[in-house]
Amino acid sequence: MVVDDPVAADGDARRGGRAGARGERRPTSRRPASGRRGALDRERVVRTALAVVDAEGLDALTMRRLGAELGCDPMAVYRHTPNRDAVLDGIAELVVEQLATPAGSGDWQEDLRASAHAFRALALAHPHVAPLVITRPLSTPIGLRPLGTLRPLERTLALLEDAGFAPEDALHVYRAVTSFVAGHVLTELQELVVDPEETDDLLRLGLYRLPPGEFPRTRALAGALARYDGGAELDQGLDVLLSGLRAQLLG
Amino acid sequence: MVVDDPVAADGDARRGGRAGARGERRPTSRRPASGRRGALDRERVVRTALAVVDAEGLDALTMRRLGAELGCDPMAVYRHTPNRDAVLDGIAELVVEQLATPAGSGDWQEDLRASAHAFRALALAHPHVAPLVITRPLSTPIGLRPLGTLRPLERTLALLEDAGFAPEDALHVYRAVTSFVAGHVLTELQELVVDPEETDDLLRLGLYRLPPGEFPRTRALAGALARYDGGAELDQGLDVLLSGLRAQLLG
DNA sequence: ACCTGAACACCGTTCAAGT
DNA sequence: ACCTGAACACCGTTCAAGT
Repeated sequence: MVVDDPVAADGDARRGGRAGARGERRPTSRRPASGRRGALDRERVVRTALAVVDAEGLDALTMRRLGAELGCDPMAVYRHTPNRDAVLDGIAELVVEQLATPAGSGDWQEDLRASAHAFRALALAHPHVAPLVITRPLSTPIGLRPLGTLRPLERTLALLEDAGFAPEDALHVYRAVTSFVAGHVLTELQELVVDPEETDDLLRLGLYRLPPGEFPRTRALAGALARYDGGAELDQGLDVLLSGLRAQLLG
Repeated sequence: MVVDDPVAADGDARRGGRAGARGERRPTSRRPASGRRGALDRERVVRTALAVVDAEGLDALTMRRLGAELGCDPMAVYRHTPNRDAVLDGIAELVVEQLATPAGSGDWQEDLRASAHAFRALALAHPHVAPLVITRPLSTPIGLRPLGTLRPLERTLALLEDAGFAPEDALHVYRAVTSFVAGHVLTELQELVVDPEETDDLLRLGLYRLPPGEFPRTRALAGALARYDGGAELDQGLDVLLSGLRAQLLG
């Protein structure tokens, strides 16, 4: 029987490095002098790992690389973290805890909007970590998660309850907004200028290939598709969401 | 140069992988040697890969395992796919294309709701693939993506424009709803019954650990947190979204 | 007892050799 | 020309040996 447990499943190997992404990058900051190295603790391990991921992506983070970056034997890392997955969890946690806490402005809608934008900003600042934060099975029971990751929930509940939402409604609202923002951010991170050479939207987006009879509306929106603006998109979604929430508050 | 290939619509639907489209050939019928094993083509490779991922998760999918599963040399797979990443893309594509097309019921709100639930059902049916679908940089220019993955967009645009939304608004609405559903699904997939032994919600969720002074509202919602119902949660979010959209339509 | 690094059991992918 | 599988350059993690 196959047990589906991300941790216990096995010490499942990491895939090998892409051929192209090999020795082209130097360590982020090489401190050859051993005196400069701080003590090796979990904090420093995770922080260094985050730097590597930010700079070069998840695949670049190997235990060996991490050891090199820390200036220690790769195996020494294992004294502060059980395995690579735990390092990834630590990274996600480190980033989430940076979530600014735009305290109560008195206007719950403004506060929700601010939180959403704060999350987006954080994701854009750590594009390689965002999928980790959103996607990783933080299957830790909610109460056992790092307190820093739970504060946004508590604060948002306060916000909404103070605004008149019943506690359970506040929870659902929190989840709806959070889901939307998470989905938005993931979508935005995938948005990419692909061929900046080309000026024609239809061509640049490859839309010319779509059978006009079958995709008239998609093709007609070439301009709008090319002008994607993540911040504006987020705001428009929030407009809809907030408008719906106002209605719910009255009804 | 990309060729407009009418056949690509369903059977092949090759993605934008530049190198991916190369080795494609007609499946010659010569190779009945291994008995019941079919000919080795991209379709079978991807389909087999999906089965492995569904059953055991992403990490279980190695090129060697894939070869074993297909009953061929692991390297033979490389004749139908450029690398492992392309296999993952193929899996995501295969799943997305299964998205049911709940055609126009005449009620755009009902249609949106049906699409959302169809997506959720698909994600629950392929929990290991959902993050792939949502998270993978399908940085392929939109027009070069498999047609099957673009149909939901076109269809939804039609739906919304027919309901009275301006084309650009329809696009934003599509994105808002899609983002929300994606975020919801990712959240739901992480939800887990952790310790079914324990009956007390506070204990089961570990909430007892939270300082009561700092997390009063979170603790108070233990019951609601324990009774998470993904389908209902999705519907409540959609309620808010649709309510907001109705308002936007009128304003 | 702690620390180290060699060794193990895997990877993805290349490429020379075989047909 | 196609196909094969040995070989390469990596992995995460274990564990015996050293201190």
